[in-house]
Amino acid sequence: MSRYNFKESERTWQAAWEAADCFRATEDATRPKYYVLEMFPYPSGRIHMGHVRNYTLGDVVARFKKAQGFNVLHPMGWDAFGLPAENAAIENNVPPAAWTQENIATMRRQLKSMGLSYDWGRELATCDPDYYRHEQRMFLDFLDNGLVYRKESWVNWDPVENTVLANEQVIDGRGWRSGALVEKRQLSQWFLKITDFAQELLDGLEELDRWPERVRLMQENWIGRSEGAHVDFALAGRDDSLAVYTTRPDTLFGASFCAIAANHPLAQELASDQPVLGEFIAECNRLGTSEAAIETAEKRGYDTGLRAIHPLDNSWQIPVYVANFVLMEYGSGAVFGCPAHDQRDLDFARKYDLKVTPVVAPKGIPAADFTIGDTAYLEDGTLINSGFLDGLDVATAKARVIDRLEYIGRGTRAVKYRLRDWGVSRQRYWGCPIPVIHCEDCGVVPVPRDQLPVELPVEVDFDTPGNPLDHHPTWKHVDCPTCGKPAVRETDTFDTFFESSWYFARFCNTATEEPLDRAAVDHWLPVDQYIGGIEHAVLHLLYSRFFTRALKKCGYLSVSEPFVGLLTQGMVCHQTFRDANGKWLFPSDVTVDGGQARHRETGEAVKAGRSEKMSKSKRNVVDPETIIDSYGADTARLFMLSDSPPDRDLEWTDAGIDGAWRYINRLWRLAAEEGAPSESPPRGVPASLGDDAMALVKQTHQTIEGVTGDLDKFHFNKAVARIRELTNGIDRLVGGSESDIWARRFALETIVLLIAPMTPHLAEAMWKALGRRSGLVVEQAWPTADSGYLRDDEVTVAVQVNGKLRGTITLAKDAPNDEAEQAALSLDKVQSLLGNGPPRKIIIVPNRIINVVA
RNA sequence: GCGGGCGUGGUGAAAUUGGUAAACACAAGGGACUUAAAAUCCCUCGGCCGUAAGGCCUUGUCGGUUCAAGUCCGACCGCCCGCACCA
Repeated sequence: MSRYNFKESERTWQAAWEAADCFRATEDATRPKYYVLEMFPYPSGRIHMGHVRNYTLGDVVARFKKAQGFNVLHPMGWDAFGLPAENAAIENNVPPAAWTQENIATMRRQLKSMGLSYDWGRELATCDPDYYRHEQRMFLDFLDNGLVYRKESWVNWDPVENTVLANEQVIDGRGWRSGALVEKRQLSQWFLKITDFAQELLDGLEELDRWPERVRLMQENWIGRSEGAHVDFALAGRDDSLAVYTTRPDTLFGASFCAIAANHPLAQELASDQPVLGEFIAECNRLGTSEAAIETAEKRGYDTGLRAIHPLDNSWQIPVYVANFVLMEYGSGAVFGCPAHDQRDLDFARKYDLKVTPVVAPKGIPAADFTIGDTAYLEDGTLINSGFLDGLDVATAKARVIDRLEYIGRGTRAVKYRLRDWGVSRQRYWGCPIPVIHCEDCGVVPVPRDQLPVELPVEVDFDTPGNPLDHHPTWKHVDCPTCGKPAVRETDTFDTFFESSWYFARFCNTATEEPLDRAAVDHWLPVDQYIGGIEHAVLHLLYSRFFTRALKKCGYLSVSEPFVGLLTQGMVCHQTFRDANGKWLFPSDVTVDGGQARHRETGEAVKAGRSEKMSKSKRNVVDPETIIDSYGADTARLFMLSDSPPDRDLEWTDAGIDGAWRYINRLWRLAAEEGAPSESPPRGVPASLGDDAMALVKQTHQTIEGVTGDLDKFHFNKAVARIRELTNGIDRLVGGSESDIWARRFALETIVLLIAPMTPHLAEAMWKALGRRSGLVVEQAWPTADSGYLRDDEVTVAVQVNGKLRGTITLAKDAPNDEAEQAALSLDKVQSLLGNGPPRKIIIVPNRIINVVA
């Protein structure tokens, strides 16, 4: 028996699907729609194992849903703008566009070799002017709808990428891609008003019940809603007042100072005639915002000499400090300090010798006995030293004090969010140009819609540092569309997350001249199942949720949530090795014998590290193409699905791939040996089935039931295990009777249908070998279990004595309790353990367990 | 510091959500076929005691609830992730 010829098979069936145009999606009102989407790749060069896993998962879902009768939309495209193209341009002297196109060609070929069920007719690349011209128009619509503004502000500057980063792109004070320490710079930038939707984005999370809990939590934390109050502190000797934000207005009577941020307008003003303060402010700005900088930085303040008047007691004044720990970006950039009930305020008060007055005491402890040491008291309790609030609990005191502040006009209830507006300007070439023109007379002028797209220039110079668009000789020089005088184009481009925030909507109709085809998006959206990496939990997934709402506001579509189902897959990991100097080694350079890893050539002992995410720097990547070339796409796909649940990390092992390959061959042999049925069409269910045959038929129906449930819940590893069990079942049934032969064929044909979403080429090859020429497997309906075979007539019931398993008995299904009890008690083991006494109690869980309590 | 998750054989994991722990695999060991190898097939495979029948123990640790706990509750240990000077 020859081995499964995956090369020929995969080529053949891929061609067959293409010829039959199996995966083209068209709107069809007669079938329920199902939109399955995997996060589209950045065309970095070649696909990696993470892609293989991601797209295998999506393909199984798409093929399964199609078999179940859904009208499936399953598109693929390229997230094609981004910095690596510019780096390649600098290093290899290739234009970013050419580099990107070449990568797309390579990766498209690689994806096609996986046999993925995409509607390639909808392929798009975001760097195509035909794509980005639409987002330029969307931007102008956002402008008209008040969703965009331009602001001079402190931004995160990545000194390696020479560009601005959004807050979401700063991880631990470093650029998300470059890893460089981020600096603060003041620049004029375009912002999208994501904060307008803060509450909606928060509320919307509650309905996303098919999203992983932790992703919703991360977004919730990122949006960071807090409830509190704005409180006005009048300033002694001045007409203006200081607005502070607090979540603890109940502690107002414990206030001993106010503190403002270094960049607070008041601080700036005072610094003009207080040089020492100016120096202090400059020092604060020099301080990084990295985790390390914050950890080590001491809480410092500068007494401005100003005095704030307590809003609830005109005779009470407290000092106003400029403090390095107050952030201008949050709240109003000013706080009041209540040292007794905030650890940071307490540290500050001790340092500058300020008063510490407790105003909340633990319940049941007399006010006089309660003092604050080095630890602030943060819990609930009873208000003390607080006039009209005394005796109340914290929640009531909060409500009461805000009522009073509102009544006397010194404060208001306020809700704050941690979420900041999304800065979308990037000082890069390889992105979508922001369609505005700067005119000395007219200011910022939107590019007229009939002049879109603003296309990127092709000839660019990457030898000069900085933004190539900015120092391009001609590109930016245009006449003002309003007054006609010479003006300059905006040379910033959009953050590349702009493109990925609406591509899922464009897929609904990639041919339309409009940005979106309203009928098509209304038909297909929302995406029923989205699949991708957890690393986008707040970045891409939050931006897309916002963008969808913004598009809705501009009349482009009707849904608010783009993705109703989300599956976040784990990483593909692989063993790492390092030599004595800590240098990473390729696994292929290492041999392991007897638990000791050695260098293949030098024989030097090397250190086997833990399994880590595949990455070039750790030298533990496995190239998917070599795997597909030597084992086939189906083996790679099966391995990706077999052992680990999709949301967990997957450990790559050569042995695991071998195991998948062996199983594929085993299935192939079963089908090839079975061959076409001796009669055509094959006979129906034999009039009577032998016991063994009946057992296999039942197992087959149970497998259909189980696998269907597993795939519905994305338990692919369990589905594979079940199918393997059924394969073992076929091998065990060795009889030659007519009913045995029939049962084996039935089980095998069922396996073909069940495994088809996972190993589609193999399934087609088996289908053909089994003589099923009536069309492709991909066109077959998903099998359904006959409930008549799901019921077992007999069940094995565990018998316990005092909770310990002592034996099992076989009973008729749903046997009456007294019968079950009789059978259990008659076991010798049970009798001997009971001695002569009667059992104290017998617990019977029908069809499952009997526990005799002695 | 705050929030969340996880901990089961040598390994990846499963366990109908409180009801026979370790399904299905991988690795390992033994055997069959073969001149040999590969491929394939069969057997063993959580630990301890025992020739055996069998017995005892076992889901990070300790305690609790229950007829019954991997699953629920409490404390602790360890690992992972997210956020973090957020007022």
